[in-house]
Amino acid sequence: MGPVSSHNPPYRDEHLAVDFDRQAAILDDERMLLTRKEYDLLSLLVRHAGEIIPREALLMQVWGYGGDIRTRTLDVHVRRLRKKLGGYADHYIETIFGIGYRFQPFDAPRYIHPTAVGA
Amino acid sequence: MGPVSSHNPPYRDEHLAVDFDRQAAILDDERMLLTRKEYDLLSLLVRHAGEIIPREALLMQVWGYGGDIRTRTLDVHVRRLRKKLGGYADHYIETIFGIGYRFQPFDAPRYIHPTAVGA
DNA sequence: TGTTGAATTTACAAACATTTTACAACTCGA
DNA sequence: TCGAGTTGTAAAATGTTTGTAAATTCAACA
Repeated sequence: MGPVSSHNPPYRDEHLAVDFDRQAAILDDERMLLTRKEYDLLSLLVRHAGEIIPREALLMQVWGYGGDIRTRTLDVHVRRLRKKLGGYADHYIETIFGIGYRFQPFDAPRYIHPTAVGA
Repeated sequence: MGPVSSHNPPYRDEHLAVDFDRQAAILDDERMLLTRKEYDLLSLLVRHAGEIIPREALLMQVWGYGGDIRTRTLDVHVRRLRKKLGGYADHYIETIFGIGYRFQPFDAPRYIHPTAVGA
């Protein structure tokens, strides 16, 4: 009956789930209220979980910006997205300095920065 | 066997019931006095409870409007419908900004993931 | 440690969408 | 035809989203 074909297998981990067909993201069983751009951004990052996506690629795919555009729009949207991801924000969305961003699944192995190690 | 077969199973939840065969809606045991358009709109939304229905789809199915028509008629009817739904209005009829509207059952399950959890 | 370029954060306004009110046009039975 | 109820539209009010500027914080490196 349901002709609602599921072309895109949903993403799911310990805390976050993204249903690409319904264009919905659920964080700890609570639906996230994302704006279009926020969803587009999260969606793209999640589809490429674990991969680093350069700024230019994000600006190209989410905003359609080509060439060398100088804008902070991407950063601001990443911030808005992080805010809605609550405490898991920095866990999920990594900043790759000088390159772009990367979405990491909840249980992805983390790189321990030498400077962050104490004792 | 009654010739008046019931092809459409009625909708029912804590406060609202819709009998598609009789084209009647009952809110807290009180029959709603809906106009044709109001009923058509509510009916369509309820039949697709939980799903987001784009403006274009509503304008197409309830009004027969095709293409890209710019009108606020839909919004006004949603308002009239909400008014008659009383206090449950915003609970039942959600506005999906930039997309359309969605009817949510009273006990709206926050989200049901495609793959059943547990068991 | 100071310099430099990048990212973050805040605030704001422009763009865009919905809600609300009011009213005119239409429908349909008495 | 009349009139009550229904429907569509315009326009203002309200609300939301988005992009940008500017100040601040951060990271890399000589």
